Amino acid sequence: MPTLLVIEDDSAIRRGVCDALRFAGHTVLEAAEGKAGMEQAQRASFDLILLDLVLPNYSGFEILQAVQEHRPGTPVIILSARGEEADRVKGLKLGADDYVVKPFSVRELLARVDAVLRRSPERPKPVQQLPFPGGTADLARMELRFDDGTRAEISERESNLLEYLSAHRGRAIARDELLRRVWRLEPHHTETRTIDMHIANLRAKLRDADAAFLLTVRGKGYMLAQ
Amino acid sequence: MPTLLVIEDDSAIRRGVCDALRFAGHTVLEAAEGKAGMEQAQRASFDLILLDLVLPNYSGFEILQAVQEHRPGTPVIILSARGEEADRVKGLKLGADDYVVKPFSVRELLARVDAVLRRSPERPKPVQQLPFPGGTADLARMELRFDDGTRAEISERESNLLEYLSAHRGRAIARDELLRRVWRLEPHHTETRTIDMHIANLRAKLRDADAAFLLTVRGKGYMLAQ
DNA sequence: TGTCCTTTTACACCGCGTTTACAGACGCCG
DNA sequence: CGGCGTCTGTAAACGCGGTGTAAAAGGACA
Repeated sequence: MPTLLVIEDDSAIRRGVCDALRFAGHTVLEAAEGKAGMEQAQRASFDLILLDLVLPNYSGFEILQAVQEHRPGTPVIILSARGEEADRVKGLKLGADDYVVKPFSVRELLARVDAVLRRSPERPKPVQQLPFPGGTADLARMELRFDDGTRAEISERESNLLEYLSAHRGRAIARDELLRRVWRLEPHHTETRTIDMHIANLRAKLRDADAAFLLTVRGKGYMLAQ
Repeated sequence: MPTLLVIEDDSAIRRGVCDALRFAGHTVLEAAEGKAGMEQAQRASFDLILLDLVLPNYSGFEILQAVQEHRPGTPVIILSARGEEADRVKGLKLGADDYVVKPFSVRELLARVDAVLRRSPERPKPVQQLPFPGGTADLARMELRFDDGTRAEISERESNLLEYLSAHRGRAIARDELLRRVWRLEPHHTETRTIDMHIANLRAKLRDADAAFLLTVRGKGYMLAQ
């Protein structure tokens, strides 16, 4: 059953949209403004996000961009009162899949949601296949596949950590940055070895790939080799 | 299409700036206070950051400093209020590329943005490739690449030392000067052999290049051959 | 309750910068 | 040329802080 996220600050519209989607059998999460929407959008994975562009705190564009960066491939439909060509183009260029102009009918919305969901499985899979010396990491399935056919499971944290490192490949990522971006903590946790432990565990699971793949940059942090 | 980040806590100004930039065809992300700004600035790479200096949570200076450290080379334009001359100078010293004094016209802002974007790709990057007999030093990556394809790592101090010597090539640099400029010490440490040791280690890593490359000038200091 | 994952604790180790100690090298002078 | 003081090269030891990691503790979930 698909799970949808609705980010819309107008409570009447949000209520209407969510009711309609639930009535159609979907599981729906709601966010009433940009910050909550941003957090939701990055915290869990959704089959579809319905996104208002005009929001307090974070704009829909920012959320869209963050989603594309953080969970590339997530389908997004933009809800906006602005029907101008410029916004539509910009939204689509930023990775949105469709665009619904307010006011819209429930029938129209459901049709577009179904259309996007229908074609979304065959969309080029999110870039979550990460090759490493000796195998490939499948971040979505949270497993490592080795060239000899064997497999190893990794946890969600480990997957997220790999994902973030791979998104910034070739740059040494500081522990602080990882705490903020992967753990979503404020960097007051100045003294923790958590990251080092996750790196160590990943290295063990990566077998002998780690030497040329998951590098320590002393005094800086960790880094995926180019 | 350039992507810009606007960090400005006055919502009227921010809205105006962002609208103008979007109208001009740029992709714009916004941050309304220092913390969000800091996060955005470090999350992704931007073609340009427009930065207010007076912000809640993090000051513009802190953000500027973090950007320079974290993504050196990112162009930054400072948005400053009239009468903050000292701050503007400080900002430019910290690596900003330009500043605009509030209140500014949209026309002026766009002109400066375009100017900075136009010259930013050809920005004189700091000399971080240093050829020597038998190979090349990559100061940014802190490694030596030899003509035979092999590599050797150098430490940060060694890299900084080479950088300073290369910036003053052909001149004998006194130990005192190196202590001040590379070690950032007041030269009360009159009696230390630290520099000599670093030179010795560098010479060992440079293999046989040192004889004609990293010279001792007796009674004066060290010098890179022209 | 047990399992799995995460986090903390504790300690060993190592890289790097620095100091020490001493052996040469150099330059000056008679 | 030989003597002498100064400057330089470098091996070895030292100290500190960053890193690896085993083991224990914590926490979510069923």
